[in-house]
Order: sequence, then structure tokens, then C-alpha cells
Amino acid sequence: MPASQKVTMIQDAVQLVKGYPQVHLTVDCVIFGFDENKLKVLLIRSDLETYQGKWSLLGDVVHENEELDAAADRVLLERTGMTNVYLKQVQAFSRVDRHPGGRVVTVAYCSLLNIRDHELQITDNELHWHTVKTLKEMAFDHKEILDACYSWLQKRIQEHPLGFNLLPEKFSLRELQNLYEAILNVELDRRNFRKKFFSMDFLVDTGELETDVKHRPGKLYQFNFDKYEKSKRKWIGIDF
Amino acid sequence: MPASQKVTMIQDAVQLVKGYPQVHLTVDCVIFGFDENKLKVLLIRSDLETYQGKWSLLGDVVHENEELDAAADRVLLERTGMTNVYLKQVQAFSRVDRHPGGRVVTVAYCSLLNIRDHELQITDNELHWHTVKTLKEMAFDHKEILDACYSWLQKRIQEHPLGFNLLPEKFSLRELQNLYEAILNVELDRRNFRKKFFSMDFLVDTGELETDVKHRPGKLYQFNFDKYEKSKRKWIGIDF
DNA sequence: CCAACAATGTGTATTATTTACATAAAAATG
DNA sequence: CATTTTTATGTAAATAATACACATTGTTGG
Repeated sequence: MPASQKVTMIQDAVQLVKGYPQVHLTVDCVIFGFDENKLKVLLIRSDLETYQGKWSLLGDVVHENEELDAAADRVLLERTGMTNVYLKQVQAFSRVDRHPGGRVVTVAYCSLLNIRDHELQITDNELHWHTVKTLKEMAFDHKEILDACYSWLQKRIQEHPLGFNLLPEKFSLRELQNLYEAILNVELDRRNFRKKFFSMDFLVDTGELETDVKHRPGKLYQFNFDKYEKSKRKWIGIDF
Repeated sequence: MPASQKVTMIQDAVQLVKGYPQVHLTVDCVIFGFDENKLKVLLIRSDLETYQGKWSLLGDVVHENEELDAAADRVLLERTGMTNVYLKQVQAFSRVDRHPGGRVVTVAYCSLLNIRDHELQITDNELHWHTVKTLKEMAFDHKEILDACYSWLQKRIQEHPLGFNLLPEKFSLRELQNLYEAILNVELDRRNFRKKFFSMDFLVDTGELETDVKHRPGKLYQFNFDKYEKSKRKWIGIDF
């Protein structure tokens, strides 16, 4: 044993941890949807009097023997009735005064789902979809959390195929482009957009066409996640 | 007030929060350095008997009225004596059994510093630099945390100018390239690497040359962070 | 039924970026 | 002063991004 290691080892880890301070821990889900060519987010009215009338993200405390991902999954299941939803941890928020009831640290999750895939069953607290673009004040630091998750999504959607979670399984290229334009807040050239996606070669032509559309229907495609996973590359190239 | 809002408002937020379960919360810092053309990480021996001989990240509990960023800053200051160090939150880790002493959720931070800028003053618990590449077992889930932060760094360094935090203020292009090659584990063409960085136009020629090098000395450059901040662009382009 | 309309679907020329590759010049070494 | 090592730079070819135009298909309304 080297001379420098003269530290007494701690034998009782449980005793050690008991001496640690504790905090209240929650998860908050930023649940995005896409409808009417607009990015939407699912919110409820806050039930805290301090924030009366303000909109709030869907969240809950993390249970005693529950992982963060599981807590977020649970929130999603309880509120939308859906399992297997796209859900990723984004960031922890820890401002000391972020909750009027005391010290509450929260971990934000970003969730993407197809609005049409589920009906809002329980609409307690006026649970419904809001247009992200026009959303202003919110309860707690939830606007800050929403902004962080939206930025995360904007960046992420350019590099990873997660936008498809916001669309039906079969979608037209126009729908896909509308999605990107709405999220990134840009206008894209239709021809170059198609070229780009076709050249990636992950879109499968289903042979089906759009229905209930009052003009020439477009082809419907599916995203081939398997193929994408297999051909995923690490190196992008230095650029900033 | 709409008919759907029949929820009783909670008036006493403090009382509400008191009913929440609590967890122990820590931060763990993955402190990267660069030396001998290798990416290094600063570790100590775990002082838990369970993990005797295993290496551990530098971490600490989050204090009662302390934000996560502040806690990470404090860990860094206490261990390296340095302030104003590059430090970013990466991810929360919450496996229920990740700590033998009980439920401890941790938030991982990635830190980048120039090894030469500080001397390891306090070398308790054999605090020293380890080569990332050859590191195997670690205490707790710290290997998993390290891997996550390393992946984060690999991706981040391609899109943001954070690598410079690992180098002295004035550096040669060869040093910069060595850094990228070490972190990304690739070989890069020297000519194209230079061309790329010069075309970004953020490198300032200091007019100085390398010293103490036993061959033709290279020019020393500085990174112009101000200019970068001003010209930062949002749109990258869809590609995955 | 047919003309007007609206959106889909495709191609090409231009420009910019990335990649591959070779040689000259400067300093250190013996 | 010749040798060695590393810096420094340029150019051609391939690839990718952009800008842009027209034919096609189905819908709608007269």
C-alpha cells in the first residue's frame, strides 16, 4: 500500500449515507405533440394557489425505490394512458427557490408522442394541448424547463430520427417537412428536403397513399428504425 | 372559470412538499485533462470498504441550500483549488442500488481543465490523473458515469469549442490536432485539419512560437471566444 | 365532361464543402 | 553543413448543399 493512502476506510456505508442531507426529488415531463402543423405541449393548470391560473408541466415526486426514468414513465402512463412512449432525460433543475413549498429538485424529461394515438381520458386540471410558440407564463420554473427541452428537441431532431414519434406510423413527406419546419421555425425547400431524406435511405414506401386530403394524395412512408440502428455512424466532423 | 376546473387548490405549498419522499443527492465530477497526448481523468481511491482499491470520481453531497452547479463548483474548488473551470451538467444517475449505503441519486458533471494550470495540492486518497483509455473497474456506477461523460465530450467537442479548455491558452495546431485525435480516437489529415480550423476563423495567431521543442517550432494560437459567441449559428442541417 | 386548380413528384446546373494527396521551407541535431 | 524532423501550404477530384422549373396526378366546380 502506497504511503499516501493513510485514510481510514469507511465500513458502514449505510451509516454514512444516513448522515447526508436530503432533498425532495421530482420529475417533470415536457410532452410534445404535433397537430395542425404546430408543435404542441401537454399541460395542466397548477393546483397550487400561488400559481392559480398558471400552466404547469406534468410531473410527480420520485418514489422511494423508483428510478428517474421509471418515474417519468409513470407520469406519462397516468396522464396519457400510454406506455412505450419516446422519453429522454434532458436536465436537472435545482434552483433553491424554484418551488414555493421548499427545496425541490426536478429532473426534466422530453417526451414525443402522436396526438392522434391517444385520447385525453382524464382531463383533470384542464389537461390539454397548448401551442408551444404562443405559450408565455407558466407555474414554477416550468417555462425555463420547457425552453430547455424545446432547444434540446431542435438540436436533437437535426441529428437523430426522433421526429417520427410525433407523426403517425405512416406519413407523407409533406407532413414530415411540416414537422421540421414547425419545430425548427424555418422554411425548407421541398425538393431538397425530399432529396435529403431519400438519400439517407431509411424511408420505406408503403405503397399506400394519403386519404381524406382534398388534393392529389401523397405517398405514405415509414421510417426504418432497424436499418438506421445498424448503420449509425459515430463520426460527424468538426464544425462549430 | 370553466366547468372542468373543479379541483381544490392547495393553499399550503410547504405542507404539501413536507409530505414528499426525500432522497440523498450528490454531484459527481468527471474531470478531464490532457497530457502526454492522452485524455486523462482525475480520480481518488474510494474510501468505502466495499470498494476498497477501486477508483472513484470526485463528488460530494449537495448541501441544503445549494444548487447543483454550485455543488459541482465546490467539489472542483476543494479538490483542484481552481475556480472558473469549464463545468457542465451531463446526466442524472438514479439506479436504486447504485450506492451500497442507500438511495443516493447523483448528477454527473463534465469538467475540462488544463493539467498544467494547477498542481495537485491535496493528494488525499491517492488523487491523481488516470488515462481514460485504459481505465477499467471503478467504484459505484462511476465507470458508467465516466463513459456517459466521455461520449458526451466526444460529441460535444465536434460541435462546440470546448476542447481549448484542455489546452494552455496558447497552443500549436499540432497540439490541437493531437487533442482531437486522442478524444475521438481517430487519425486526422493534418492539412485538412488546419484548413478546417483556419476556415472557421476563430484562431488568432499570437506571433509566438513553441519553445522547448526539439524540432522546428510551430506557431502558437489563441481561440477567439468573443468572436465565436457573436457568430454562433443555430441551423446546422438535417443529417443522421 | 372538362377546364382550372393545387399539390405531388422529379431533374439539373451551380456552388460550396470535404477528401485525398505532395512538396517546399524552417529549425534542430550531430 | 548535411541530415532529420516537423511545420506549412496548395491543388485536383469527389461529394454534398443549394437554387431553381416543369410535368403529373388527383380534386373541384361549372
